[in-house]
Amino acid sequence: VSKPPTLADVARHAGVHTATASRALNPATRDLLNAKTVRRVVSAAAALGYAPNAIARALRTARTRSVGVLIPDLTNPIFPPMVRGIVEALRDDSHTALLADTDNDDGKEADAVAALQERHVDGLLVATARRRHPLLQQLLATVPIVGISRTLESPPMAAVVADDAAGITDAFSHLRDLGHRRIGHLAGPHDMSTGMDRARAFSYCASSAGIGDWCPVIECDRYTREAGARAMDRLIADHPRLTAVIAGNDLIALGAIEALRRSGRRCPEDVSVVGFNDMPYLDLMTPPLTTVRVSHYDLGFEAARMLVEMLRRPGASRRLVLPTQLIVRSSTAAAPASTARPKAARSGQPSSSRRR
Amino acid sequence: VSKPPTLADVARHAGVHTATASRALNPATRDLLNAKTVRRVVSAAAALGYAPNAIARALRTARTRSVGVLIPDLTNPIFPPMVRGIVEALRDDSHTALLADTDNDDGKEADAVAALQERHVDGLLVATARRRHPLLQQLLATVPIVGISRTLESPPMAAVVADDAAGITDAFSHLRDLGHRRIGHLAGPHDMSTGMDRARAFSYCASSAGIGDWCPVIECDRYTREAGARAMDRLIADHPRLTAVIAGNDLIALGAIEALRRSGRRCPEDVSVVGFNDMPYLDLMTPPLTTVRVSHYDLGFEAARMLVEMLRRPGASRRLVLPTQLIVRSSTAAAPASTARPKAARSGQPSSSRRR
DNA sequence: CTGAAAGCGCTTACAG
DNA sequence: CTGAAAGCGCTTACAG
Repeated sequence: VSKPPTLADVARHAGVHTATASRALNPATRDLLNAKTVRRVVSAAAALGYAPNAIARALRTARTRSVGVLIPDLTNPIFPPMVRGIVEALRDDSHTALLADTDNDDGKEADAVAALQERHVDGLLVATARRRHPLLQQLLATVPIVGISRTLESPPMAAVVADDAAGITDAFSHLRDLGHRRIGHLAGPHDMSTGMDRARAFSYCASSAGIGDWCPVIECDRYTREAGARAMDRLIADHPRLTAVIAGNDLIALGAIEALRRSGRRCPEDVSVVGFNDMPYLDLMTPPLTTVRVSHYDLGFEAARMLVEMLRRPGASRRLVLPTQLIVRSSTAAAPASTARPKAARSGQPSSSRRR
Repeated sequence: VSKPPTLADVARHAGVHTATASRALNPATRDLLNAKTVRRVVSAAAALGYAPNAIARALRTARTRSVGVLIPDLTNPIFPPMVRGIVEALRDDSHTALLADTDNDDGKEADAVAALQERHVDGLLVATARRRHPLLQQLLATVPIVGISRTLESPPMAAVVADDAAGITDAFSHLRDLGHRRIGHLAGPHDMSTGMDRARAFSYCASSAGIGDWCPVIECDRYTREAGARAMDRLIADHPRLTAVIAGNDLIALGAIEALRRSGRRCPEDVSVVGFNDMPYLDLMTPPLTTVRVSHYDLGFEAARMLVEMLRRPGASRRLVLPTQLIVRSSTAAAPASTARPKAARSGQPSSSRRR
């Protein structure tokens, strides 16, 4: 098991100086050289099976061609496709991903960032952003960062996100078309941009439709089935006449369906449920979940491309918004007849006049 | 945005030579130094916020403290927990994971390996092994490798795997206890150790029980729902009287259930189905799948620990086998009465005497 | 068009 | 107990 050949070996083999060998092997400097010299070096390199030492190159050029990837919890099924997209895009630009799973823990995230900085990653791809995120906000001045899916409230950060507002609007219209008028929103955590943006879009849809007073929003403290179930329990208790629910994401929707079932309500006969993300295997569940599809692969792919682009030529931080698509399955159905035309508002419920 | 402090900065600040600063900051050499000197250096480092440059250190020591991770398809739900386990264990030993998704493609895998080698990873964690795998078999002589879940047929490779045989045995016994006598196996690809080992265990169980002739094995060409459905279609056609099926993994089981449904058979009333792996969200599907649980987190965690251990002190390649656990849900039920006592074998079906 | 030299930031025999 | 020096494998101004 001999050591791999170095540039010096290649140079000796080709009968040139290492500097010349270096130039011959670098496409950017290749044309400074005599074509014959280049050929000699290239074939020497091939003969020896030479591969440049990325570590040495990195030390010299202060560019590691590696980027850190911060994922809150790889076990959440939206992240694997995102990571695939990232890795694929980075590969296209011969960069490498250093993966860190922060386990939704600020301490672990800080440790991970420190480790990535010691390794001198050229930039960071972060799917862990909260709207206020001291660590990220401070890092922003130090290293190129692109947010994925979630972003900071301020300062502006380069990011690739889904069109949350459009997705919610589509979901809301779908439920309206089915005759629903009492629609709840199990919002994602408000300290995340996705949770907040979707909740805002929901409220806007509800008030635009003139049914704002019948459309309560309740915040889940996490994007999990458990949090979704707990929130659904409260929502049922406070608003027993709801006929539909838009969840902040699919996990919350799944929890909501469980809570509904426990309370003796059927989905979709009694209550329709819409999710968000279209995570894998949703089609196999009962009922198959109607949801808003987001291509997490594309989110990851585009974010990685954006970061590489920023590394190449630093510029103003950009923001890319990717489209969503409503996927109608079987967790949504026409509003139950009894509530399709709401009776007089119960006491304690504000009455409201519908426009149009 | 000033450059991060170097060891030279720390040394200057502490009034010592860089060599001394280096020794003071390294736990292994710290005790060669005057305690007062160590303190001066340490506080200088803290004051400056010094963090060692991992790239420079790697170039000098020829150890990058990074390992490459080869995953065939992160989108397969067994891999995210495995990667989490890997990342977690590596973090404990201050190593970093360079993640590559090979997309089940030999070409991409070769590219990924080349990229990892240029980056001089200290070792490889591979979840992509096939029983015969030229690239891996050749690499084995070059770099420390630990296989995860899947392994080579030869030469021996360090690996952490699940106890496939025990898992299959438990599944088989469970079906026998439910009165099944005609049990099929939708085997995983035979070019993977998991596919082969499980198929072998199945055949052994069947012949030990004296029902080998009634227990057909059919090979799926991939670990996917589609392949599982296709194989199930063939199995139904060839062996219409089967009452139970053990699938090579959960994805195959899911495909099998779809195929069963399309053929007008109910699961579990007509045909019981057992999966393998206990991937996430199985409990939400209809019917909730009975399966053999493997802790992929542990597989990843232990494999990473084993690799780090091998890096520390090279030794004979080890093999760690992790236990499995049968998880009984609702896709298995008592064998239908009509077939619980098989009638005389149909023509073309070999007859067989049962022992015991 | 090519060579000689310096240096990226560390660690570690070798002296003293 | 500490310093001076060399060197890991590259790239890139600087000469010629």
